[in-house]
Amino acid sequence: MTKKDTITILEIAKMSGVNPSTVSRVLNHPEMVNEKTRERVMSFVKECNYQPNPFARGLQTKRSKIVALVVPNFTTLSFANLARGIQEKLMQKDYSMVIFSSHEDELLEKKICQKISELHIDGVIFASSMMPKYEELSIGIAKVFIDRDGSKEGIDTFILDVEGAFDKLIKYLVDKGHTKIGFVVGDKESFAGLKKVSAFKKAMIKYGLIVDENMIADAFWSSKEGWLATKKLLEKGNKPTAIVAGSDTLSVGVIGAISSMGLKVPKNISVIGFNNEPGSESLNPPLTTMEYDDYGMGQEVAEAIIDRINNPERDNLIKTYTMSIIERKTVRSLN
Amino acid sequence: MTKKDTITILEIAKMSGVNPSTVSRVLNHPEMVNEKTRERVMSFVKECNYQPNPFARGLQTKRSKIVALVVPNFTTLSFANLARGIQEKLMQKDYSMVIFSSHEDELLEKKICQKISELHIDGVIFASSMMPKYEELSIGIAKVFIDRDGSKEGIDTFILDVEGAFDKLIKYLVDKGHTKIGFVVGDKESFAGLKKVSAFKKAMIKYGLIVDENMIADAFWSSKEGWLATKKLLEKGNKPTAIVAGSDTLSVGVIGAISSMGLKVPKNISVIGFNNEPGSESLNPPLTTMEYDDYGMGQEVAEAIIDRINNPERDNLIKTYTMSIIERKTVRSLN
DNA sequence: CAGGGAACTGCAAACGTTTGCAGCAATATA
DNA sequence: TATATTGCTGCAAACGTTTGCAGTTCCCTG
Repeated sequence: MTKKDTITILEIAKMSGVNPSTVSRVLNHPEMVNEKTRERVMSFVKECNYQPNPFARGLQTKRSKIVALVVPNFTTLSFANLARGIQEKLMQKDYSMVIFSSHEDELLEKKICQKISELHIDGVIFASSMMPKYEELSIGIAKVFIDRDGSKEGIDTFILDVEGAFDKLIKYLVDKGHTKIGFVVGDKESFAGLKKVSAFKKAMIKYGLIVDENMIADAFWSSKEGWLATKKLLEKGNKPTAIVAGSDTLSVGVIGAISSMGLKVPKNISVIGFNNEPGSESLNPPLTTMEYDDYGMGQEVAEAIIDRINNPERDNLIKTYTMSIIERKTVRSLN
Repeated sequence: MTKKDTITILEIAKMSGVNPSTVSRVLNHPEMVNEKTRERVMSFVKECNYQPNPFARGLQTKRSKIVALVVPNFTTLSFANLARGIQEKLMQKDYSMVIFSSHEDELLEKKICQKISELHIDGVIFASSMMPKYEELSIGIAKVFIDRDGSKEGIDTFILDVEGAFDKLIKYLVDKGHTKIGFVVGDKESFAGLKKVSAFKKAMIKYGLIVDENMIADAFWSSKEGWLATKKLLEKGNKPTAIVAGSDTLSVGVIGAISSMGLKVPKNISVIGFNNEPGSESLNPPLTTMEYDDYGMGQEVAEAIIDRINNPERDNLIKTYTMSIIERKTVRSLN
């Protein structure tokens, strides 16, 4: 039993004494076939551990049961969590996931799209992609955007409410008496960077604070860059009472830089992070930061793409995820 | 032109005035076909942007040009880097990668293996997998092991030389005059954890130091755990002059714990990390640690699996990667 | 000049499914 | 009782490739 030799639908049909088409129907449209036949066929299917050949099946159905995920990189923690959420949900729904990293490089993204269409993949999830158009993609393919608005094109869109997050965050600082607030952001030119800067400014203005460009430092996304940028920011003679970091990873550098200048967090300068990466709770002092559930988002995104694959004409949905503050020890009240 | 409609080998054949089989040969065995015909056919292939249908192709060749990567999780940085290296090399060689996270869960791993064989995937890369057997896998499938020895079974094996790393590391500390060395390791029960503990002990003994079980603290893999474990370790009354952490992430917690007890790194206690994660250079003080090139390893692993797919009978290869010390500021000389 | 390769190409079967159509029995309807 | 309907199943075409075999042309050799 359980022969690992390639056992086909034909053999199952012979064993069960029915036509291959009936076996196929048992597997794909069980309601079409008589209960007794169905059970008999299924018993052989199970006994032989029969697995339909995906090539033959795909050739007919033009479906691969594979979904592609395109992220800017694998190493940013929130993308890794996202990927995990997506992969697990897909697996659960009997889909598989191929993953591509675009490095925010348009040329590479094009190549990826081409590959995706070559592979006859059923759906694509683009996370924080910058590309304007996807002509390389096969026309009908299901798409979902994360952190980029595709609603005008009828594409499902999942957005992290960065504006709302900065609103909460600035309000929180203002309530604690802070007015001179610096911002250390990752790569200003990147999609994510631009969004954060604009959200930061908007919130500052809303709460009546003045936006000083000198207090916004560009740092790409590593801790080291965060350190350097913070140092520069402080050396310019700015005297912020609080610094917002574009990510928790950056915060590590921010705190390091502050300490290295003989100042203390939060005694002299308060710091607030973004994204609540694991480990942030164990920094010294533990980092106050903003969080959302990227894993859960991944799960919902996966559901959306499968739904879209099976129902291409449905209305596109748009969902935003809100972030909330995790209060720890890096923000001091000035009141 | 560039019609996105499904254009088949048949149409290309018609345009070029040859038989479909010739077109197929142009694509797969160009040396078999006359140069002039080849060029003519190719010109149409390009003009129409013809892409062979992977289902039809797979049905014939029984090859999917897809490789699976199974890792314990996506979020550990070294796995993310590994995945990146693998994915990029595969893409370059016209393969794609599906990825699965096993959570070091045997049941899940079984399901993954089953999925892999269902999908008719050409090869699998197992990273730090604990599973003893893979009966669920189709028999002939190409395999590569990372951090687990498969040489007896004729499987390509890529191993990180943890023993060598701990040897270097302990020697380095001993040379600086340290004799009382603590170790904060991630989950002792895990494959990676066990390996590190044994390597640590072996090196300690080699350099004539006594191994005190009280100085080996279990911590899973987060910074927070590292913090707690270190605190416990120090509260037991141990007085290590140096602490080795099982990963840089753990180091963050280790340093935090030391600082929170009013001690200073490296003045009172030296700390050395493992894996050189980005950001480690920006800690305060910058972390001395061990590194290796996980991205490069990924590239080589990908090459190995492709090679193995195309040449199943070749001798299995076994390669070890050595780690080296990155000296920064967390280790003090006692001499 | 006959015979034997070599170089190239066409023919057709095969890969393992899915699905529209048709057939057939059993049941419901007129 | 004749006819329509329903429920189930078989038949065979189709999906788009690859490849063994055989055929054709052309050149080389004896």
